[in-house]
Amino acid sequence: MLMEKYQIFLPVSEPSSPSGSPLSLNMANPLIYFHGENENGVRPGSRAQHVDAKHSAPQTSRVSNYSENKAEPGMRGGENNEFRKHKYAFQTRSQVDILDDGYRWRKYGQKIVKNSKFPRSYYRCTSNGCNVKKQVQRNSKDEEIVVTTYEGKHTHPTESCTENIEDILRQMQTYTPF
DNA sequence: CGCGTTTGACCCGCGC
DNA sequence: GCGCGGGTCAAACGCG
Repeated sequence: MLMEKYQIFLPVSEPSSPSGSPLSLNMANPLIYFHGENENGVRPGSRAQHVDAKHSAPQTSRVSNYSENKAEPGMRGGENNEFRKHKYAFQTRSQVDILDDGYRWRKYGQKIVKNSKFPRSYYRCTSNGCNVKKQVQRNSKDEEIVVTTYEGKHTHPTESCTENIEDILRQMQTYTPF
C-alpha cells in the first residue's frame, strides 16, 4: 500500500465522443484513478513514495556533457527538483490517447515499455519557459484505460478555455483527506 | 515556411 | 563490467 488510489467521478460535457475530435476534456467515461503524489513537507518520512509504481525513478541528478547546455541546464540539477514535486498520475477511460487539457504539447519521444504492449508517449509543454512534461500510456490489460502522468507545474495560463486539469487534480487533493 | 511528429541513436541508472 | 530498460535528443519528415 505504498500509494493511495482514488476513484473519482468528474462531470463530463460529452458523453462519449468517437475517436477523432479531441476537443475539451475527452473523458468518455470520467473514471479517474488518482495516484497520490508526494508533496514536499507534507510527508517527509515517506517522501520516497512516488507515483511511479511501475515507472522509473525521477532521476534527480543527471550531470553529464550529454545535456549540459540544453534548454534547461539547471533543470536536472538536484537543487531544482522542486519542479518535480508536482507529479500527478491518473487513469482515464477514453478512446483517444490525447485528451486536450488546455495546453499545447509537443511530442518528444515514444518508447516501448516492457509491461505494456502499447508504446508510451512523452510530451512537453510548448509554452516558453514552461517545462511541464507528461507521459501517456495505454494499459495493456484494458486498452481503454489511458494512464497519463503529469510532471511539473505550468508557469502560464491555459491557452484555451478548457478547465485546467491540474487545478482539478489539486482540488481533488484538497477534498481528499490524504 | 513554421510547427509538431516520427524515429533511431544516445545516455544513464540499475540489476545481475 | 555488461546488458537491459527507460528517458531524451535531434535530424528528418509531414502537414497546415
